[in-house]
This record gives sequence, C-alpha cells and structure tokens, in this order.
Amino acid sequence: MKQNKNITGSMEDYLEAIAIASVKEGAARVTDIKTLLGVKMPSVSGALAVLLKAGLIKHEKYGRVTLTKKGAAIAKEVKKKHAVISAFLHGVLGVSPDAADIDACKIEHVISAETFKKLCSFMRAHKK
Amino acid sequence: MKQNKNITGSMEDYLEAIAIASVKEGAARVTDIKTLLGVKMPSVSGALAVLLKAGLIKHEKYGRVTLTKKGAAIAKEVKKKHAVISAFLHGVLGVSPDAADIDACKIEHVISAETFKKLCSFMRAHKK
DNA sequence: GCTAAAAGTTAGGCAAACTTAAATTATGAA
DNA sequence: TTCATAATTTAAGTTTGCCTAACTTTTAGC
Repeated sequence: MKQNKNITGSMEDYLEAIAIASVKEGAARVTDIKTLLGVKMPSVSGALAVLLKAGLIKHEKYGRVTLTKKGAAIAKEVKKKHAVISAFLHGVLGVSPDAADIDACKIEHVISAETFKKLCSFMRAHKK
Repeated sequence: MKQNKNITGSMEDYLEAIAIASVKEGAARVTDIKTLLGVKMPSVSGALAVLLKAGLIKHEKYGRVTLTKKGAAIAKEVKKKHAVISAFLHGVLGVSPDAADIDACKIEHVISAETFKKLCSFMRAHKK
C-alpha cells in the first residue's frame, strides 16, 4: 500500500539514530548521530543531504537536525522492528543483550513484512 | 578461530549458487548461477574473478566452474545457515515457504555466530 | 570581543556490486 | 564445414556508502 521503499537500510539507520538522539533535546546533532552509528562526520553530512532531499528531515546548516512527519513515521517503524527482533533474540533464543542488539540492527533492514508480522504474533503468544 | 571473514555476503551467495548448480553435473555454468541469483552475466563473471583470486573456485575460461575445498566448505556452511533459518521462519513462525526462503537468504549473511548457535539449539529443542 | 578548539561541511577518492554495450568464443544444425 | 546463435568475457559507467584531508563556522574561555 505504501511505497516508502525508496529508502535504503543505511538511511533507515540514520533516521533511527536521529530519533534516538532527539529524545533529550528535541533535535539531534551531527556528533550524536556519528557516535550512535560509529561513522565519521562526513558520512553523516552525506546521509543528511539524502534524507533532506527525500523530505524526511529538516536540517539547519551547522545546526539542529529534526525529523519531518514522514521521517518520524519511518523511524518509529524501524525502532519497533528493532525492539521486537531484539526481544526475540534475547528473550526467546537467549542471545546476549549486546549481540541481540547488533543482530537486530542488521536483521531489521532485510526482513520482509510478512516475516515481521509473524514474528510479532509469535512474540505476542509468548508474552506472559 | 577461523578468519574466513574476508568474504562478503554477496560472494557467499555466489558460492552457495555454485554449490547448488553443481549438484546435477558436478560443475556449474555461468548461466546457471545467473539464473539462480537473478543477476546479469557480467556480474557473475566479476564475482567469479573475485572468488578465483580468493582460491575458492576453479574456472575454465568459457567453461565449467567448480568449488575448491575451501570454497565448498564455505558453501556448505552457508547452506546450513540457510536451511536452519528457513526452517525456523516457515516451521515455527509460519511464514510462507517462498518468503521464508527469500528472507533466509538475506538473514544468513548478517546473523552473528552466537545468534546462529542459539537458533540451532532452539530448533533442536523444537524438533519433534 | 577575540581566538583556539570543537563541530560541521566540502572535495576528492575508493570499494563493492551492480548495469549496458560491445567484443569474443563455443556449439550445433544445415 | 561453415556460420548463426548462444554463452561468456571485457570495457566502461552507476549507485551506495564509506573514508581522509582540507576548509568553514560556531562556541566558550579568557
């Protein structure tokens, strides 16, 4: 129904990081994003240019980064995927929290809608 | 312990495809690989050059492609991952066979050793 | 209010994994 | 046996996502 699929996994990571970094101050800084994702500043600048052109963020030069409605919606979706997958890996399989988090970060970008839906059902069923 | 990690997910896909295509005739053709992976012939040629240099395949020009010992070992490992993940998605989550296969193909390249080990344990426990 | 350090951007490059287009080699049917 | 077609390779280029180096802007301490 929605064709948000012009966005890459990497860009999803940036949106997710911006959402997380915005919690404190209501906006993110390039440095925050860089730290969260473990990349160098020019990589962040490049990604922000892409996200800006896609209408997913707002960005004051040398300043604050905020999500647009569309950007926030995607970030929310990605964060939900991340949470469910991580919970499964750690809570059900018994993977260590750190590894679960790292793997969730990768899996969240490659999983199909069908599989995610089924995983959600599974986790609902296994919730005490 | 093993540092096979010079190989990318894409190259793992090629090794897996070569292994699958070799079952019939004992060797693969570029066309078989192309069909299995859904890429164009020059992409296969390029990948074969990389795998050849890495000592993972043998390749007669304009002819047969076969796996070396090292290449076959990696292919076997990847196929095992694929099988376990696909079995989990379909058998446990109830994902359709086609989607399970496609998702397994992606997940097999991003999953950590720890998570895979835990998934294997889980599947062993859930085997009737 | 000036200036050094921190934060951010721009420029240029590289590697991976594709692609299209053109050239080359193999193969099979007449 | 020759020659058209299928299979393969080579050449050249694109996109994505990262990097280093160099430059610019902002910010804080004095």
